Amino acid sequence: MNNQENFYITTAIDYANGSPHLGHAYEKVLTDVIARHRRLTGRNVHFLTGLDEHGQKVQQGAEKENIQPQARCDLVAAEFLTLCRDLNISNSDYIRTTQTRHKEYVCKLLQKLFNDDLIYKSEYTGYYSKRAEQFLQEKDQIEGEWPEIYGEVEEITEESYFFRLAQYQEWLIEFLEAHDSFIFPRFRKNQVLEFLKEPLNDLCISRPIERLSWGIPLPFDQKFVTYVWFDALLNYISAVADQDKWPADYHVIGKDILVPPHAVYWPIILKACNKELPKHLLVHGFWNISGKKMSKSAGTVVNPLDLVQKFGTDSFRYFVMREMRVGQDSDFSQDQFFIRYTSELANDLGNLVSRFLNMTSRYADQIIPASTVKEEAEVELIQNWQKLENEVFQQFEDFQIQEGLDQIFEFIRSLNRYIETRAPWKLAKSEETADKYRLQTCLASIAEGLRLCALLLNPVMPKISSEITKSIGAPDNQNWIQDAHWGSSLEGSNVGEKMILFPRLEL
RNA sequence: GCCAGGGUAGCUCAGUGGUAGAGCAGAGGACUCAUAAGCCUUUGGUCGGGAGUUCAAAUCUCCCCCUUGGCACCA
Repeated sequence: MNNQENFYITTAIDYANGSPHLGHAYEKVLTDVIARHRRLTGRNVHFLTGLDEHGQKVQQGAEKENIQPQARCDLVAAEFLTLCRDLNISNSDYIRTTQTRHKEYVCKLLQKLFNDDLIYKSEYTGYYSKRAEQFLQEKDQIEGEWPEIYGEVEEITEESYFFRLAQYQEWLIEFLEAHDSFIFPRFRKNQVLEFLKEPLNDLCISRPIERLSWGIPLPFDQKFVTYVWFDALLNYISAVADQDKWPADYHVIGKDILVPPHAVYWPIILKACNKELPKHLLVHGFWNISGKKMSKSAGTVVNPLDLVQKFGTDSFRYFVMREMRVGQDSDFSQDQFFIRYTSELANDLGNLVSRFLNMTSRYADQIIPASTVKEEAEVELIQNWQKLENEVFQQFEDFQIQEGLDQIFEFIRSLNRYIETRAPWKLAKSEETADKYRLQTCLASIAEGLRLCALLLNPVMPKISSEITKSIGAPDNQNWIQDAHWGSSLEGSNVGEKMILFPRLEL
């Protein structure tokens, strides 16, 4: 396929202060599913994820453990890379903000903005807590008092560098109003516009080096390092600085970092640099754990890798995609995971594959026969497929992955019903020639149905998809546009040995 | 307080004007190729509350209640 359409998608980069949890895992899987889907539809995908390694918390964490910040980041990076591997994430690149390519790009850009007078030096006055080593906000006060944890709080003034954010406010409002699809889901646009009703201040982008050394020094003033905004956000473009990839098609982010960073700071930074804006922000919701907000203090942080280990990568990927509507919050519970695993994966899909392999072995010498009959049962089955074919493609394009999976499993159930209607075990006992053809057609139809299911499930369950594909003797490099149509390409294929895709497990 | 999301069967949710739906869970049944799986039948809801518009409202309008999240230099 010549002239492939490029598709550049990113996750947010994770902060190197803490271990991966369900939220990280979900975002990676969601982005991966989209990336894999776009590849299956023939697009040239570039998929970026990475790690945000600078900042005060990383510095403090390293001091506490008495190691170098970089060493600590290396440990965290290893953890996140393990997560990616265990979740079968197909990222094309992994950026770390301590990499030279990133730091150089950040410096180049800061210098340019400084030269253009879009960054200037001024003074910042605020309430500073020595104990917390940070400026506090009015809202940190409780009944007009600073809480005890902050210790002594004093008002201080210090020099800082500022980015001229405010002058772009009107431009941004107009942009957002004119580009309804910039933020998905659309309702989140209101939240941004609401934020922009208040006048923006210019953005403080530096910290004095004596207070924060673990960062990228300002190229025009080495006594300061730049702060998160001009560091972390730029990863999206620094990673592809030497490639023809920008702008990104989608930044996949959590709802917590939409306003202000991704919907306000980032577009304005790009505008100020004369760069194109990303085409869309895809904003996902949060997971609650058994009805409770996820938090370390409540002990509700689920380590997704525990479930991955026990139930398999694809089961986990399936669950998070099936359970959460993209953009909404959802609840995660072991019970619900177990129910979906058993009922949908093991009983509906796994058992279907199992009974198909068994019957093909028993009634057709492990070779997929020809489909020669087209009676009511077959007509109905193919109609079910065609309904699916028309809808699922668009659902995946529109991030309605939950609905798409729902439809695919409805089709899987219809395959199970088709088997009951045909009852191959009865046909096999019949002496009639017509029944012999019905039996052959039945096996061929199930195989074809499985091929199509495997293809559609590939973005969500790549390993399982590949196993099914292999066991029915279909090629492993199918394309969603060209090959997702009912046909007879499997006739004569050799079928694999019996297998259990999703073993029955105890919770 | 302001803004936004949500409030529909025990659970998770679909359903934007025309006789209330799906999956799971529960109950019953026939079958046996299969991971005691699958298939068929079935119980179950005054659609958060109230008022209004309409021949007709879960669906439109208004008011109220509950819930979740956001509200600027926090990463």
